Amino acid sequence: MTSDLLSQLNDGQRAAVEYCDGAQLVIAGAGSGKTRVLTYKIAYLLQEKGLKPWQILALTFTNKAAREMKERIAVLLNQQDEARSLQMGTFHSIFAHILRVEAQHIGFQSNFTIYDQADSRSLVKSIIKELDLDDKQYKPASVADRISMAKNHLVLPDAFPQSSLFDKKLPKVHEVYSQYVMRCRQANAMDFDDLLVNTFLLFEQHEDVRRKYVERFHYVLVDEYQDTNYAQQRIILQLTRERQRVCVVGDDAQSIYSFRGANIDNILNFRDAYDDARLFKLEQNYRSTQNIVQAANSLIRKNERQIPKDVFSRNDEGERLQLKPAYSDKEEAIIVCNDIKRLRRQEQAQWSDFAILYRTNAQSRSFEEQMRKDNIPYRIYGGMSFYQRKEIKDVIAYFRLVANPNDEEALKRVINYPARGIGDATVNKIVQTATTYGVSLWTVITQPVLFHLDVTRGTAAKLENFRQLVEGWMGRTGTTDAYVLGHAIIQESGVALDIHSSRDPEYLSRQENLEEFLSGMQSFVESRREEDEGDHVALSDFLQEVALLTDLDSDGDEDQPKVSLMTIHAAKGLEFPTVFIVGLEENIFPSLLSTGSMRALEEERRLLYVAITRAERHCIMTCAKNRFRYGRMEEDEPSRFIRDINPEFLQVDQPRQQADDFGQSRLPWQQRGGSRSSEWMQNSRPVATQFRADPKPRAIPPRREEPSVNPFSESFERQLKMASGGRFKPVRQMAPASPSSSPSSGSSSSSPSSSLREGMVIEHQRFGIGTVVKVEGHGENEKATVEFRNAGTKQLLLKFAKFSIVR
DNA sequence: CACGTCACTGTTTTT
DNA sequence: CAGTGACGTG
Repeated sequence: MTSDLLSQLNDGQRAAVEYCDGAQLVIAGAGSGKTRVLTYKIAYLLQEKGLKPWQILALTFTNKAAREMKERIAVLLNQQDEARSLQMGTFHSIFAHILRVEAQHIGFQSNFTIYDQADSRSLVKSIIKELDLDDKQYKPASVADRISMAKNHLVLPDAFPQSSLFDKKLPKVHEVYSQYVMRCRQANAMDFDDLLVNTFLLFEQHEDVRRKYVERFHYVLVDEYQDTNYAQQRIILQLTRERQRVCVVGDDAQSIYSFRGANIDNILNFRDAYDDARLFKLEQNYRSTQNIVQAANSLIRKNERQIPKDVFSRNDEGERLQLKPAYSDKEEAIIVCNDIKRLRRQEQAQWSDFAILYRTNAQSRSFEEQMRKDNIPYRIYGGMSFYQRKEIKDVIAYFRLVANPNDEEALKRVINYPARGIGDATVNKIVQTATTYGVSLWTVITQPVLFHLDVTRGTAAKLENFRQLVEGWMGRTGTTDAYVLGHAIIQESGVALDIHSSRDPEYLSRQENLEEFLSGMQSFVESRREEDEGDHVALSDFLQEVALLTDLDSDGDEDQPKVSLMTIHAAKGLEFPTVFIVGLEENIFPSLLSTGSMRALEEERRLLYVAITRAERHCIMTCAKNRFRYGRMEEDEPSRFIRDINPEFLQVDQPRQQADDFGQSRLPWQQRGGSRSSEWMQNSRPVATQFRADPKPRAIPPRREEPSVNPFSESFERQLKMASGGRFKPVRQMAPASPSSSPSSGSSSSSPSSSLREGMVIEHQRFGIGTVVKVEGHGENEKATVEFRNAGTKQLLLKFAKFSIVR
């Protein structure tokens, strides 16, 4: 069996798999079988070296990579269970798990919340406001990024002023950072970076805990090592410095995550960290044609900092890379779609054999539109992921609050959604009080008198109502499973009512998303229950799964082939027979922000290298001369990187002549026609002429959404299916929650003081005719919910509203 | 307090 | 062209 395993590898790969006696750095060129080495090595460790699956820790960059590797190992070993008990996952998910177990050692509770980037930014933003700093100078996003960077380098607040990240012009960042850390702690929350920092601190400050994990993990493997940051590198060292049984695999030429703190030095200096580290190189590319490999090599050679290597291919020579200049972003999409259709016919390919890769998510739009027109099935990865949508985030925030009431960001998100009369002023007072006393917002809400919370009696009552609402759910977590409780929360919070209050398309899609979310939740509960036999699946179990899921983790669609659209970052590790790299223009690729420094520019170049090396047979690049951006048409120059590719491997197409649209007036960039590539390709100044994007708007019949190509409808269930180990049952369709089905408990019992009652029809000055569906509150605060015929559902404060009763 | 309107502004990549 | 924040109105 084992000899069988090894015989499927080439010499370099086999050497890398067989060496198990010390630290090992495998430099794996693009397409050289990196994943193959990792999977075979793990199989080898299990079979030949007698390691138990739980003794092997394998860290990957994405959940998807981990999942695929597990599947491949299961196939290799013909053993499902062994593969399943491997400790394999992303740094973040593995460490989050360890931190839940060991939370008490570092002063957290094991039910801590994981703040996503939006939560972090929002917290930073409110701290900046509270410190009365100018948010033009202290931009929340960039301050948050700086704090993140500090954490990635294990620079704690105390050391921050002495670090190179400290900017004298922005001295207060230090204070924001300190505040931020304190607030997270009070909220019993960790952001993504804290999962690393706190793991490091846990091991650093608790030798016994570190020992425990060193004992457990006999062998540590790390994928995509070029994209690890300092914190990750140090944790790996903490776990491996005694045994030195560590294998890291990566390619410095594919390091593209420096904005996230990834440090190419980790890979360049690996041999300094371990005494006797051995270097292995994999240089034969099995993925791509010779032309693609050589074009990519010629590009990356322009970078200075790199480990020398000679990647080669013995596949067909293949065709040259192609560059197809387009007149506009619209035409760019047309060119790509036509090529997809053409190649699919010519090579009898599947839709899923094509990928469109771009630098920024925003670029997906023009392709989306064109593919709808052309009826090409597609799927967009990344971008706005399912649970970043407002309606999903709101619901998750309720769940988070129930699982961990100290969660500040969750509390702030839902305390007044749906509106319950607790406005910004009140929330600010709570925050201020909480900060003064160094407690969580929730603590203040539970004991407002103790903390001298200065609010009116009316507001105090509203807060008390809210507290009871949340505590009611908290009391049920132990006995009610996640799905039932989740459903109850959505009803009783009033979210269901709000979401079903209108019929306009936006609300309709929210309803659909929420239903999908719920049914995904139900399948999660069912599949979990199967595994853990009868034990009830708590809300927190569900949350822990959801917190670290990404849209990118959902697998490609097996039932229906589709063209993939994604950023180059998201495409890392993937391969496609045909790859389109679009938007090869200055200020897009390379991005405007990276043209300043050499380092940043080299990273952009590596990014293009990654993009090109995703292609197996065809690599087609496009650039547009005019691009619709910031609401207007702008002119773009072709990317400088085009000149970095050896012309021997590159074919530049003539810009396409659009006869019927432009037949008379020649385009400025085609003035000289001829055989050369166009004028602007030779970097001379284009003639400034006004053009419209689409001078003759083609008559296109208005199109309804194609349900068959809705890129989002499947995402969530798929993710949960993946998360629950791929075993999950089809669920019965949830009946949509009806607004009338659940009176929200308690609050509606008060008798209104005016003459307005449910069921009455009124005519409002602005909104017109409508039916009163609910009346609540007294006197000043009395308000009515009215369903207007033409204006949707509105809340009216009766003190102000101008209306008359019709009947 | 909630909601609508209007002006402004800023642009990368993601666990 | 979004998505956000300031402001006025009911």
